[in-house]
Amino acid sequence: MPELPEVETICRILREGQPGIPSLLGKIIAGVQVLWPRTLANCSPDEFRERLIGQSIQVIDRRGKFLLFQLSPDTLMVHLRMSGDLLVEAVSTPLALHHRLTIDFQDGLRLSFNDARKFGRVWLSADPGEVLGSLGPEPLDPSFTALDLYQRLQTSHRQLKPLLLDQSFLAGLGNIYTDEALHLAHLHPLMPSNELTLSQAERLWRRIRQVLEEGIRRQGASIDWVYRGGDFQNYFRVYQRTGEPCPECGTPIQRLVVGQRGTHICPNCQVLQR
DNA sequence: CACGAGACCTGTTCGC
DNA sequence: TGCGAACAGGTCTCGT
Repeated sequence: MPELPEVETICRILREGQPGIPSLLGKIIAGVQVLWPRTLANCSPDEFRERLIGQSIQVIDRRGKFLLFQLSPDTLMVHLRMSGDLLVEAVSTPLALHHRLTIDFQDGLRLSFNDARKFGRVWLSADPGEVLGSLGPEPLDPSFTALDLYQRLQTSHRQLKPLLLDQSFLAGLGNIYTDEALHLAHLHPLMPSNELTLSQAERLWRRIRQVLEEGIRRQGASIDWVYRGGDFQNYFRVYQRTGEPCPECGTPIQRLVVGQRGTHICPNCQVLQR
């Protein structure tokens, strides 16, 4: 479930609370259970537990697809990868099958990291830059302009889609939102990035932001068993719509493979030049 | 440097 | 019904 809009949705829920679920801000960590040790990317279960207990949550934020919990001296960083999820539940709730890590608070609530595929990772560090340092710009940050995108595209010869998925190029896009943005911008995923004109780059910039904002507004996309309550999956234009008509021209959507990822395009709206 | 394949994992869906 | 293949929102590493 985790691209920028889904991570942002979880971030807001944990920070601001939800009906029946309080905000986690200010909560003091009283206990930690590491159920799948490889979840911890940069420390041992013992070190993780000892450092975490007693710290409290000061700030909850997002950077790219990372969730950030700023604690007393340390920062806890969570990447959900393909199937990860974060849940707030009572300490008394039985551990679900795919729980990999639980953090108990003094008030009887716990934060549980559930991850069927075990790809998700958690970092604990006093210096978040160690983990986040190589991330590219935030696409929704006001300081990220269309000209910035154009200039970055010019510096690479790579195909558009793999480049947009590269988190050091731009932080937060994944397979769904990249396909959707490229379709909205009428750009082919295999187009060399340095061949985009300024006006094509501006179009892409606007469409990336549009699709991410819509995803956030709809609280993300919920597919299969990974569910969070968002409904953006009902508004996909091309993603997982192979054979269905393009919403703009009616041409059947095609599926191709680009950089080992399923990729969905309208062959009429997204044409590779020459 | 750019790209492809393989690895890491489990669960669901599809095709025969 | 059963069984294997294909596929899934991500990213890292290795070889060419």
